[in-house]
Amino acid sequence: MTNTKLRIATELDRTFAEAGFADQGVEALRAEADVSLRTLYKHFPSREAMIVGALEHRDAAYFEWLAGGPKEGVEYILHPLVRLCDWLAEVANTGCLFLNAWAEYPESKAIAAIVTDHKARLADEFRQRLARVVPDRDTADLAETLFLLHEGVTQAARLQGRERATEAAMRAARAALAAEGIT
Amino acid sequence: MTNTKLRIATELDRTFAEAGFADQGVEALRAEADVSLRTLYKHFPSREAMIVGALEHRDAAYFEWLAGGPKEGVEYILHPLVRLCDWLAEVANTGCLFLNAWAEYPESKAIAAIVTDHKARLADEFRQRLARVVPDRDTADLAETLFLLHEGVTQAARLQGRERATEAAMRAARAALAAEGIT
DNA sequence: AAAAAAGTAGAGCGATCACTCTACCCTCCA
DNA sequence: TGGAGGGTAGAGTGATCGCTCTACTTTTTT
Repeated sequence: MTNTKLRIATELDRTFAEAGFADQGVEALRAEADVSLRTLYKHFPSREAMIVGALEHRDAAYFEWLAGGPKEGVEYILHPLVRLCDWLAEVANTGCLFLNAWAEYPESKAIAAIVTDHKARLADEFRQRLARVVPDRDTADLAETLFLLHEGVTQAARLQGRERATEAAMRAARAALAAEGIT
Repeated sequence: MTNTKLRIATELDRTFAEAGFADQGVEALRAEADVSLRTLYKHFPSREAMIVGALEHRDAAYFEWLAGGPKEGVEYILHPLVRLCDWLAEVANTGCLFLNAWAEYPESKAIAAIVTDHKARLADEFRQRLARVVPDRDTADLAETLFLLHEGVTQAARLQGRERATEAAMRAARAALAAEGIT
């Protein structure tokens, strides 16, 4: 990916998150990215490609955001949730870009594919972390619960305020682990 | 509300939920509602009014959906969550119409107003139910958790499948109540 | 029976849409 | 030195957009 393409993708991600997909035309996207229309279309040859490009950028940015952190125990398991709360505080609190895109363009196969793939890998993240910390147990249900809290706090933070929502999510997540005796 | 207006609002709600806000023009909405363009504009004088009308219809339909149910105990508290799971199975599993609308039109005050109002009343529903069953306790945190599960399952059901998501949500909700000794 | 209200069909309007194209400018580097 | 690659500016195109309007019919009210 060239510098220019990456720069455009970053701006597409940001501007779709901030202003939505519905009432931003290509000219508005061009202005936000601060490039010529020709260059924009060279890298993203249609409006749908711009949306897909923004989602691909967000996918990479989010998994990079999850990297690092504690290496074992409960904190290792909960790290993705903690980082989501960080994201809501430090990056943006505008709901889930993937789910919003999917809701707006339910007929687009390209969008559906990247959304379901991203979320499947995210759900796997919880499964794998649980499997590593408590390999001798069936933690499928717990992984489901943590994923559900991840999705819930993303939305609730917009509505109830970030702090209230993130505290509730972390409290519920720790309680769910404690109830299974995972410490 | 006249019969015609109600019928149009019902179709607007359904079609926005199914096909999103972004790529449905007024002509498509008209066709779904099966009325003339003039009649559509008579009841909803702008596209934004059609969106607001759909949200108002959904708001009324959802609170009506929550009516009734057990009168006491844990089942009374959890009734809205149970009914949400019913909704996902029987009505539609297309995410939250309110959050989708808000994400697409973050600049619209009319849309923001109805979305925040709807969600505030929904959060209150959990608070009031908890206050009635355990009036001598501070259940603010629990209410927050239940609301978060409500929002989470709405999204997760689209991604992980309705059954897995609803089971995880009910399990987590019952565990949260049990952890506080509410039975 | 007459009048008013509420509906249908669909042409038409100006604005805006996604997208293309021409013409030109830098900056490398062989 | 000159040519290729990647960029800018912005006019232009046909399609579609949200919305209005005329002309007419059906239903309801008085």
